[in-house]
Amino acid sequence: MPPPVAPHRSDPETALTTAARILDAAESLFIDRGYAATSVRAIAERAAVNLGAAHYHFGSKQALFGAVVERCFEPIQKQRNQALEALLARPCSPTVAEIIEAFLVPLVSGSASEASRLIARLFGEPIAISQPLIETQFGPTFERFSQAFEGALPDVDPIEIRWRFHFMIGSMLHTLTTGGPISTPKSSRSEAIQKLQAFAMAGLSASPDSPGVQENET
Amino acid sequence: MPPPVAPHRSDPETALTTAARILDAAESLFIDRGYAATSVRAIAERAAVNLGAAHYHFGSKQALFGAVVERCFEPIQKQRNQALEALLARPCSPTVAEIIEAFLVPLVSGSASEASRLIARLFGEPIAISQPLIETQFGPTFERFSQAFEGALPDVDPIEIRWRFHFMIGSMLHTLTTGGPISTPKSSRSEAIQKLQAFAMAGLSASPDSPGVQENET
DNA sequence: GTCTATATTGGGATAGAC
DNA sequence: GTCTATCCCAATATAGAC
Repeated sequence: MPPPVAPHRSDPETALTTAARILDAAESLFIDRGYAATSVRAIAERAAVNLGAAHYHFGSKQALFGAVVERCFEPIQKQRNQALEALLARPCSPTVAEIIEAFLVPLVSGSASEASRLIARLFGEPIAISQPLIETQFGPTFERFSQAFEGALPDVDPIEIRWRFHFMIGSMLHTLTTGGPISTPKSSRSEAIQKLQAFAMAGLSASPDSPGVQENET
Repeated sequence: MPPPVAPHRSDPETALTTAARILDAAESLFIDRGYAATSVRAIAERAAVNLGAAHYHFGSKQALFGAVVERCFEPIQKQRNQALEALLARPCSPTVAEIIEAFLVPLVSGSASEASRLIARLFGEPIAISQPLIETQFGPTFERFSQAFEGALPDVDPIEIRWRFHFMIGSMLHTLTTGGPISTPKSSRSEAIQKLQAFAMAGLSASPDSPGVQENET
């Protein structure tokens, strides 16, 4: 599948609108430093616009952050939901592996590389900043995919499915922020996603009464 | 097992040393707001000590953060390593489930509840702040447990094992920061850890050539 | 060892010129 | 719609009194 959605983030040569330049600069700084450690002044400086322009266009630092997050989430969530709908439209019901793939692949396609790192940052921000954005931008997709997993895993309790999906998201976020395990040769993003697919596939499909703890030896 | 190590964090009634009060206050604020959004002023205020005292005792904000992180990590890492050594000292080699348990259980014992949330925060901080602390406080334990998993999973490539362990850590951190999946009834910390044990058990033990992606239907 | 006072810098936000 | 200049506040850090 070719990367169908990737409208923003042009090369620095082309002159962009002031608002777009601010968004680009804010995105890279928020990714590197997080919300609190990034100043609007630094954003304006990197965007080569005046400080006042940033406040004129977005009103406040928090609103600017929200706009950046929204711009990053939108194409990824769109791809995810489209891929899921394509799976559900087929005569046969999708497998767990296919649902996982629909969720993860948009992270490595098109311009998603930087965007997904911002998403990972967002989840690490203090609740006051992250919670409303996560619920708005991520909540519906989380629920949609959870229900798809329910169809593929009829033997697993729906609550348990959401927990396992949550664990998979944690693995994904940690991989996006750190790139991979410490003291391990670097891998490409898509290699990491492939490994994560296999890991999450096993975890999500685990039998409901898996003991997990109390046995001693085989 | 009773909680063997939990030396710090007393009730607010008892008068503590100034340094300990600063550490307590810093810990709770760093957990709630993260590093950048927490001011030394706010820490001093909550600790009911003077601003100057904080700088006298710890020198800088970053050094104070390091001291807080170290104090939180130390008992947890100690418990983890002791539990692992106990497993390895037995005649029979430990199972994957037992190694996972040795790694996760210290998060829910004794005073670890708050400490583990700080650990989760640490991994979300910008690299400049988090990396040295993570490598020092966490690196050796990561490697020790990775090698234990190698013994329990002789058919899985050591690099692959580190990736899967890394994914499990991501699930753990995400659970510590968010508490659980969105729009799901609240669970206790130990319930969440139990669910995580089962999930990670399946993911770590997955057969090496698990397809994960390309099949269509059973 | 702890506090007062302050130096210095940088933050977000805004009013008003252009 | 964009920029200049500025307000006001909060930040880290330190020098020196006690």
